[in-house]
Amino acid sequence: MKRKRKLDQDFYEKVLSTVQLIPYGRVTSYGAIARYVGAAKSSRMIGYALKNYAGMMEVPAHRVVNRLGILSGRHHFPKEHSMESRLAAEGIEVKDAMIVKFKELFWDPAEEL
DNA sequence: CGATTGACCGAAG
DNA sequence: CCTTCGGCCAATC
Repeated sequence: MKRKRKLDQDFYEKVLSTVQLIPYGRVTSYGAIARYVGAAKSSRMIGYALKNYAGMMEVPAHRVVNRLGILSGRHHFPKEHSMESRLAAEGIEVKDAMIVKFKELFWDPAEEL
């Protein structure tokens, strides 16, 4: 039988795959991922996906920020592995919950892949 | 099952 | 520059 919502699960897998493909020291945005997986209008779901899987499995969600390069979801991270710390460990400058050279570090899956 | 919320985006005023 | 609104869809209450 054909389930009309072939999304949901497939969607999550794509998101996770893409996030795990983010190169070291690079970042991307929810919107970029959303577009890449074919859910440009459901960019919010990216956050859900990460919330459900990141923390549960090892997903570099710290490399995913909003379109402004702001660490929107830093509050959802475990305190031991705060987003800023992880980014800083990769040489990414974070100032006031925002990636300084976001424009340079931005990695668009649609372009790079 | 209806209403609310949310790690978002973009346009309009 | 800041606020408001619409959209989109899943999870939670």
